[in-house]
Amino acid sequence: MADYLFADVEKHARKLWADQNVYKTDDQSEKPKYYVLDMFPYPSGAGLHVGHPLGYIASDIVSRFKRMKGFNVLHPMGFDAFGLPAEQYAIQTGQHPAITTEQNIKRYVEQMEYIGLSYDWKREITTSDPAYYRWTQWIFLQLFDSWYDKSQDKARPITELIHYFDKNGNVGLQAQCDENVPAFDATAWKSADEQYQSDLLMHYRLAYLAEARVNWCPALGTVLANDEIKDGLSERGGHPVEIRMMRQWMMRILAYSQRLLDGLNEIDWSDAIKEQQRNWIGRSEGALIRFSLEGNNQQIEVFTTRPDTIFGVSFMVLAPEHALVAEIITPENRPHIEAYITKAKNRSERERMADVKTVSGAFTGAYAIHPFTGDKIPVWIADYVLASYGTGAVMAVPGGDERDWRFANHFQLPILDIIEGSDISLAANDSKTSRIINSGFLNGLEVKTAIQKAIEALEKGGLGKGRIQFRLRDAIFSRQRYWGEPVPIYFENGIPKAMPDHLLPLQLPAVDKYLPTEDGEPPLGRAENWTYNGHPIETTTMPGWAGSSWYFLRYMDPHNATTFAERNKIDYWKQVDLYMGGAEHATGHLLYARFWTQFLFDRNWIGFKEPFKKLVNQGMIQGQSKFIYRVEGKNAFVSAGLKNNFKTTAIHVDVNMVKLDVLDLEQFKNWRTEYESAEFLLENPENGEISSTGIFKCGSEVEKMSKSKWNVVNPDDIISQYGADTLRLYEM
RNA sequence: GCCCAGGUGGCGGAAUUGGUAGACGCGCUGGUCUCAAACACCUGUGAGGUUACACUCGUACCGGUUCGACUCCGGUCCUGGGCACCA
Repeated sequence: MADYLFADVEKHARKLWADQNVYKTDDQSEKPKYYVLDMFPYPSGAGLHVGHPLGYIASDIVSRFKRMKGFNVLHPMGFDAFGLPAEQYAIQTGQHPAITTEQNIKRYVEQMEYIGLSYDWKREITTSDPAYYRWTQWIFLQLFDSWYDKSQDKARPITELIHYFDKNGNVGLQAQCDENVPAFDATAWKSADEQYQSDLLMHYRLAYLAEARVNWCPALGTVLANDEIKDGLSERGGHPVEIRMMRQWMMRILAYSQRLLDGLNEIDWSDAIKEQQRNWIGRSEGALIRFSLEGNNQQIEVFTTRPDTIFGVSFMVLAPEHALVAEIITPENRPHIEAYITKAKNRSERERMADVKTVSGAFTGAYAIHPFTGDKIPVWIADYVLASYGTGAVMAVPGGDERDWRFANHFQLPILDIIEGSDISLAANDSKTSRIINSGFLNGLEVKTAIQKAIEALEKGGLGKGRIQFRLRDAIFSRQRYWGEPVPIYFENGIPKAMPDHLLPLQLPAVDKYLPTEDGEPPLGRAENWTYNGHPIETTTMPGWAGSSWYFLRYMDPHNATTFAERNKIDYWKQVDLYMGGAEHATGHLLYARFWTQFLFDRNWIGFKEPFKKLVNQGMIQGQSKFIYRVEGKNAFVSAGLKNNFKTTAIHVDVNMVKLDVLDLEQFKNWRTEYESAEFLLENPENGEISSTGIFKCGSEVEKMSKSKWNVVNPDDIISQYGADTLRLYEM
């Protein structure tokens, strides 16, 4: 019997498919349509590993099946090409990230072709291609040109808001906007200068400028991702990092929080992913309550889900960053408060949330007044209160909240007993089924009714109001980076304005270095003539998620130069029927893409609200890792059968150096310089005893396949040894 | 720390309104065929135990509910994902 010469057969098939363009998809057809999409990859320098094709092969099988069943199948592929790794490489080597990216993409396409994936390559897109990001910039400008009308529950053009201001100011306006927007009438609006009008509009735009907290590294002169920070120091260079406020472009995604929640009920995604999005959006019902301050006409506003426990408030806590802190500290408390703020300032939110063991805080010296009892309530600051959630201040009810209880216990603040059946000397009681006691007009009520009663009383007394609060925050959109879409905004006398459409794409300029400028401007600050009509152009770029929030639309009409995609093509292909990709995108990409889709629907650019009808998460591939055992404190290794005789540390070794558990010692010694001089204790394979003529065995364990575990299998190797079908079948 | 998911043979994985745990496949064992192997086919394959049966144990761990628990409840551990500038 003759061998199956897979290499020849596959080569022939690839040529045939390419020459005859067999996977080319038409935008018109008598057949019903089916849109199968993979989450497009970031083209990293390492190439595809066997984890990538897991989803691609699955979706490819579905595509082929649907074609055979008589569907017109759209099954495209492209590249999410903007990103940090290419920029880092550019910083190190000076090579333009576009070049690296292009090389990596070439390799990816080749690898995908070898796997035999049936993409319509005529539709390939790359987010870093100016012909593509021209439309990412255009969408940004649509967002800049929009505000959110809560009464109609949709985004509308900013001209219509201006029209409203001309008539009424912002009186009676129901719009999603920043906190603390001043009230103004039509006259005030019309008499305001351009600068002030621009500032007012900024409070309403869906893409807007605001101050936001960022990780600033003074030594590198740049903003860092949490990912680039290890143990409070920059990964590059190990420099200290601090939190700093910076003016950033933001996205008013909060306007869509309720719709993003509701939309989940209409799509076929796993409950796990939906749950993650729900928790991320984090809707909670409760009340905003204002506490007056003693000897100060300012008020502290707090959000609480438990207004029924208001009689249990024995102190208040502000986030160290809270704007009122500076105003209310009494002179004698200033030194230790300032010391505390300095300490808290440089802890990340993650650290602050994770650290529940240590209780810390400081007394401001100020007192608030209880809205119902008139009691004096001490005001503290503590870093367990986060500035970014709610109002950045809480009313502390140690009898009903665990963290408040620990705080009160630690600082010996009073703990009031307001929930029936509690032992407040031992713990807080957060039961939601008990009755309220020692609470004036709320006495004897169950939690649910007490909450309603409390809100009624607050509203009646003008002390507060019922409120739905979301944990979701508006998204920071600016990146202090080079390798991203330039934000198409210029500043005329400091007033941000949209670049005219005919000048899009606003292309990335050449720079001498991919680093921030000396005075801490982003890399685009290095570009010569980064101006429009003599006005400076925005120097931040867009985040990675910008290009990936709408790419599924571009595949429908990838070469259109006059619009992001022709409406009749969008109406034909509609939503993605099957979306395949990793679950790690649950609260990032998948949420942002839903947000932009809802927005494009509102402005009537597309005819549907949800981008991805059905989502399947492909899971991950595991690999068998190999270990060698290093004797502790020595540059010596022992064969696996001997490790119990020594105190050893297991170290990952590249699986490619191991055959049938036996390590290739020569290869290993050449792997890293420190291993050249290492000692190796061999074992006799017959009896497992030490033997100078024996072999060196490795241990093994099944783990996630990852570069850091040295257990990665390259698909190219599998294909050249066994053929594409073997890889495909094995992965399935 | 918080949120989400998961933990079942050597491996991938079946089985849940609570009713024979390990379907199916891979691998491995033995056999048939062959000079021999590969292929193919047949057989066995959770662990202990037995000549063989019996029997005992067994779904991460501890406990509970139940006539009966992989499944339900309480607690614990571990792994993976996310925690807002990685993609």
